[in-house]
Amino acid sequence: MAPPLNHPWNLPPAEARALQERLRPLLITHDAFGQVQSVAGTDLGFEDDGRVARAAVVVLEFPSLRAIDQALVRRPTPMPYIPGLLSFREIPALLDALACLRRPPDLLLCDGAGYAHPRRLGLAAHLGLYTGIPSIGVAKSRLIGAYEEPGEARGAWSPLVDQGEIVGAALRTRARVSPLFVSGGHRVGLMTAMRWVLHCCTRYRLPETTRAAHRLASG
DNA sequence: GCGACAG
DNA sequence: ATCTTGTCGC
Repeated sequence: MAPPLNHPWNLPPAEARALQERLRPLLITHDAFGQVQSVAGTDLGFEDDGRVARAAVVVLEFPSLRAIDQALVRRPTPMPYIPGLLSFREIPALLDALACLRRPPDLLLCDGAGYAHPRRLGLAAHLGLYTGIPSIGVAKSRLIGAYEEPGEARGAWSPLVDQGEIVGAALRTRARVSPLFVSGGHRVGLMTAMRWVLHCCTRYRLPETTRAAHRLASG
């Protein structure tokens, strides 16, 4: 699936929000992908007071979770961090990093929200839609939605509700650690998103994909 | 006007 | 996200 999208990333806030509203109906919110042999983690680090972004992507073979490819690029940051508009700040560098890979991964675990977004187009959803790659949003903290504290066991979860809609879930990826906020991205539904996040969380709270990308982006 | 707010 | 040492706990 070649990306049928092509739009600027340095937009004024109001225009960026309007664009999200226009892209929103293009997002595929149900499972629509085949065999997964590779899962990639994405993350960013910043330099020079946030003016330069370091985008890292690490591809792990599934189910071994062994790293088989990775990419790291440094790019000027197009926008400041504005809650709800994170994708405009981070996607440009991520696209260049993804282009450096030997071949595109089968699934993306992004560091941020997916569908659990004010206009249902968080970083994971936007990046998946733009690249056509199935994606999942994995955030360490909540952007939107109300939720009850999930049970203490690994795998316990509770729905994230916004405007009367279940947009994601607070998922306990390890016993007695604060939950992760998981949401579907492009071509991946919530229940499937949670399954994949758990598949990638072996010893720590964060998925091995995210950990690997974070280490690469940090040095 | 006030509070919330991924990374 | 980033600036940063020590420190509490398994």
